[in-house]
Amino acid sequence: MREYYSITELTREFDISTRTLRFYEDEGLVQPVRRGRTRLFRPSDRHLIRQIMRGKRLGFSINEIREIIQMYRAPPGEVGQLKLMIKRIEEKREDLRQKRRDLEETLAELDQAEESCVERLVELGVNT
Amino acid sequence: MREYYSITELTREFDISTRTLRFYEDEGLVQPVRRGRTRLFRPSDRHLIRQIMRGKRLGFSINEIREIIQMYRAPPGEVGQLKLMIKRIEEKREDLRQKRRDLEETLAELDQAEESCVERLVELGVNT
DNA sequence: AGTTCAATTGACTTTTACGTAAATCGCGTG
DNA sequence: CACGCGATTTACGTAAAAGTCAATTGAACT
Repeated sequence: MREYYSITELTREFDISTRTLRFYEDEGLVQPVRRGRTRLFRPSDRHLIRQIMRGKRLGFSINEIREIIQMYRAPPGEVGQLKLMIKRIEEKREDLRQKRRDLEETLAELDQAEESCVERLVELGVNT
Repeated sequence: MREYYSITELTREFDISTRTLRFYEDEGLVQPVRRGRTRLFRPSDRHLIRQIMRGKRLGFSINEIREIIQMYRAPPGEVGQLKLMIKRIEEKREDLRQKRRDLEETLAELDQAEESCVERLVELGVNT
């Protein structure tokens, strides 16, 4: 496991810009350490970026992604906080389950659409 | 099956604003008929709105949603067009499959996070 | 006819998530 | 040391997707 990654290494790996990574730092999503003014990203930052990209692909906003990331962190020490966090996690899970239903429905409709196209091709006597 | 829905009926049903529905009309996503200047939405428009909301929840942009909606429509008559459409559909499906992978991974991590919280509660001797 | 209440239109504003440009900094090489 | 080159900072810009506001306009009761 490498100790540090430069900003451009990560922009290449995740196909994002330096502006984007600095923006995520401003937003508190990652906290690279500094050598002088230069940012050094640790493996944990890299993992966070991976989670951020996942969240983005799922259509979550930066704020929602921030919330989700906080859930992955070490659980709080106080009982009330713990129960609150469990509730939040359950909410996000319900959110994701809704997305999953949406996804399956959309996939099913696309399947149907493709079938119609293939049928039409067959009607036209095209060798599929 | 009802013949027409008013704009406010639909804003209530889908919890969106009239501005939003008019915006979708400007964008060509729905085409309600008019009685004078008043918009009358048909069941097909209602179904389209349902698909739009699904697309939005999945994080698709308006343009992407437009593309997807066009795929649901009657397949084109020309062979080249048909093959192109099948290719597009396959691309969207791949997109959705990626989203599904992201979704499952995120759900798995949330499961883990919740487990940590519950464990911590048990450590603290809380009756779950 | 008067009033009320939803609907329309158009203009302007807002929020999110970055993009872009300009100036500066720091460091390794010839 | 001059130079190049990547990284940083600061500030302004922008596209998408609506939200908001104001001025009308029907439509429908009474």
